[in-house]
Amino acid sequence: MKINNNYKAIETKWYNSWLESSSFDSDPKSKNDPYCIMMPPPNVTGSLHIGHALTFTLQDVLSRFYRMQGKDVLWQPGTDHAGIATQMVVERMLAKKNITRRELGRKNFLKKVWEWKNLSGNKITDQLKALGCSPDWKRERFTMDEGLSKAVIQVFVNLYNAGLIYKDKRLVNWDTELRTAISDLEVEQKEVESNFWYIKYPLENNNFITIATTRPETMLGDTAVAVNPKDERYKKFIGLNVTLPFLNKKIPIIADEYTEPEKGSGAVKITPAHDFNDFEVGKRHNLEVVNILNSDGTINENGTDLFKGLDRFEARKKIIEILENKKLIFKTEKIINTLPYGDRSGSIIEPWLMDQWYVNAKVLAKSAVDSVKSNETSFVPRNWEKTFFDWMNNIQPWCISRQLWWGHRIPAWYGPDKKVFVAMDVKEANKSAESFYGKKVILHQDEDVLDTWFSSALWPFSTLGWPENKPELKKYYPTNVLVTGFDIIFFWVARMMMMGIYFMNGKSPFKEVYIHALVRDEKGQKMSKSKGNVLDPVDLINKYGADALRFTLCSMAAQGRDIKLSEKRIAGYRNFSTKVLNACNYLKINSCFEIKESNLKNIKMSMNVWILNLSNSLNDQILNAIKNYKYNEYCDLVYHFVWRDFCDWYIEFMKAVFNSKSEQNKIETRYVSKIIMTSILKFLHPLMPFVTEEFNKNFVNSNDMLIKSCWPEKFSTNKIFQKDNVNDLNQLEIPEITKIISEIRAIRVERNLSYKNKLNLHIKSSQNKRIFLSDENIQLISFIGKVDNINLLTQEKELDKDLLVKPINDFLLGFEILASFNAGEEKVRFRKEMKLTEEEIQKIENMLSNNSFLAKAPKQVVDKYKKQLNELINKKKEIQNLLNC
RNA sequence: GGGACUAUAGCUCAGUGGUAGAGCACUACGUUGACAUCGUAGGGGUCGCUAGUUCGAACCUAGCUAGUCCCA
Repeated sequence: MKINNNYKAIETKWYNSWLESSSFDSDPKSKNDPYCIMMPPPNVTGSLHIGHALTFTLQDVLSRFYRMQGKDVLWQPGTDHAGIATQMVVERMLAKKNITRRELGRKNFLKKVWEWKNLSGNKITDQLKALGCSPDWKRERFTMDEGLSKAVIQVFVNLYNAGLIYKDKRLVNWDTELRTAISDLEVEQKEVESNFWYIKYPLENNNFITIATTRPETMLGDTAVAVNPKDERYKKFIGLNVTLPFLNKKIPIIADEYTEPEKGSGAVKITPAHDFNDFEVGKRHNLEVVNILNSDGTINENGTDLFKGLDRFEARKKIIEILENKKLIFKTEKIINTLPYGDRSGSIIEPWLMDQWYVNAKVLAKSAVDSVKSNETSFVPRNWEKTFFDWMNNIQPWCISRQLWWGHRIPAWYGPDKKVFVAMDVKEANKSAESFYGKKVILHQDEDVLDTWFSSALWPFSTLGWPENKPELKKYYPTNVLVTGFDIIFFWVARMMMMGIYFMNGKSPFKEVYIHALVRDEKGQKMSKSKGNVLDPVDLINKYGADALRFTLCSMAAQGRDIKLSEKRIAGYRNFSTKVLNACNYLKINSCFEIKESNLKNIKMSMNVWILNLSNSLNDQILNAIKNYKYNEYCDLVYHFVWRDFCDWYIEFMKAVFNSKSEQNKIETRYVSKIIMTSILKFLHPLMPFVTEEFNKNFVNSNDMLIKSCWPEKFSTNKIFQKDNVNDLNQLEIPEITKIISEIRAIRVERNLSYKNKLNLHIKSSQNKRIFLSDENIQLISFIGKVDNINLLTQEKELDKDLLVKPINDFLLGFEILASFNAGEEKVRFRKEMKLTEEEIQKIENMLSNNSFLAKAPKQVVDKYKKQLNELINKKKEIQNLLNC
């Protein structure tokens, strides 16, 4: 069976089987405990990037794991309508045909958007399928769906009636390119090189006061100049007027603490309509507010005929030119300045004064903070709580109106006198209006739509049917965990919590919020198209298979650290699935999968007990890792068990058994290997769903799919691996066997002895105990080490002098090798070994001679060192003997 | 300016009080019937620096240095 060039076929086949068997479906009627994850809905215009691949893999691992644990899993999928992004996509399409949306009109434009959505809006969900994600597609939702839209309107109306949504005239972040307001969170602050112009404003007495600014064009809207009241330089100017160049308008010099004397000239122009700080200053001093911009960023009629109609940056150029000619520029400095950019358009954001709708976030934030403080919702890792609290405690009113067409239109209607009627629909609005005015009037609906995040914030309950009271709402809310990157704690997590708590009777939407890492490139830089360091998950899936990508992402998802992804790691984990394939293949060749039944209570061989116990402890450790979202630990555990314990040792042991004569041992080993292998496939299934499903079908010959199978039970055997505590016996078990075999291999490499040369081996206890080895374990050593004879020496008998000796901690190995060896060289080796041993003895003796250590350290630690010291002293004695020979 | 995180082998990272670990890379050897996408055996680290707490510190505390990110 070849899988490497065949991933696509295997993946498509199994994905379809899972879908056909309804394996992803949740069942609100089932009696099983619910386990619910709300998928953060990706942007409908989006395509899968590596960060998505990580976050959705992590969610899928949880979904598949808890499904196997017998939970009724709902992983709720869907996409959001991405107001600005989607509108931009469709507008760009129209632009190719030279059509603008305004020409088309609102109704026809929206028709085009829906057409686009139905045709191209499932790209990212298709990619999630390629990744192997198993959400309940039958419940897939879109934020513009009828049900979800109804929830949005209901929430708006309720919050409006409660006074938590209101209309206000404030400065907004205005995107002049998209011609809409955006929220604080959609503004990116970027450092750029700018000019700092020192401009002289003429005073009445032929004097000047110099102000410094990076945005000279805003002087057209200046209504004051401010200085710090403590600034001695300017005290005498306070109360005087300056004349604004161009406008010939007199504006006052005021004193305000906001002005920093050290910054610039110490005097600052105040433009209340175009700067957030200036707006506050203006309010304090009752200044006039003059708007100088049109919605597209050109200067309006307040900018005089000289500048009217010019773009703000051209106006800036022209202003500087004229001022320079008039010798009103005192000087120009180059500085690094932070400018606001729209995260969608990339254009510089202008603060602009206008009416918008706001949510009183401060009130809603309080209960969200409380739910985290009381541990109703906890962040994993915990340190994100602080970020969350900081933001929530300083939260600003949330501007929710957008000057777009694509989105949920605000359910507010205006009467002839601009009186607002907020209602569920136009009928209801008309009714209120009629009773208000005492007659029928014509109402106009608000032209704006709501922020996309407003509808996303309702996702945890709107997708479950709210405002209708559906059984799934009762069953799955509050959900178990939200998995996401830290970058949307504010955008989304906080807002879902505020809305969820308000509308769901005070219950926070999730019990845990797992914040995972960001994916960066192998050098630790953010992936971006301009840097050309983007790893496209779809390419990676095609090249290495979805399972390898998934396993890699999980293995690197340690908490509190970014993921630096390199393609080499993915290749490495692809090799891992090949390793599993080959192990299966070995079992198949030896008819292990044909064994039908056996009684585990009768397992006798120590190698089988050993591997069963390891598997049990692995099971415990995996459970613990997943419970704590330690995905990397989960991966390491399975990887180590499969490769190191099972393939490197157990399968090698199997070869010895199949080479032996005991039929009973062969049957037992076949059986145990089969159940271990099936457990391995199950342990691996959440991480590597496709190949494990394929192996399960092809090798285990199971008709049941892993996705629907139960997580492995722990095996109970009547023989728990431990050394017999018989005092005069030093019974060597599997851990010692592996040590002995490794030594034999080392000797062969060191002495250049090929496996064609057989060895004879003598083993002697260095304590006064008899070495005991069961026949089956002797067989393991002799088969794997290619040893002819193993001679167990009683304590009285010394090793022959012509043996090559290796001291292990509490026993000696003596190799009878045919090739001769140089006794002098051996002594050098023993001296080296002696030195190391003595150093270790010294260390431990130092500790044990420290009275405070003996008094204060826990008993088992002290005992451990005492035992070790004993062993080392024995070892030292033996080496001394060898040196004396 | 406020906050968070990080510093451990050449590289990428695990490791929350008891003698430093993994994968990759490197070196030597090797196709013995699961596997060369492999095996066996090796080399390689003053755990960023300084002080403190402790019988004992990579781990806890403080400071310092260097870097990353978020917010203003």
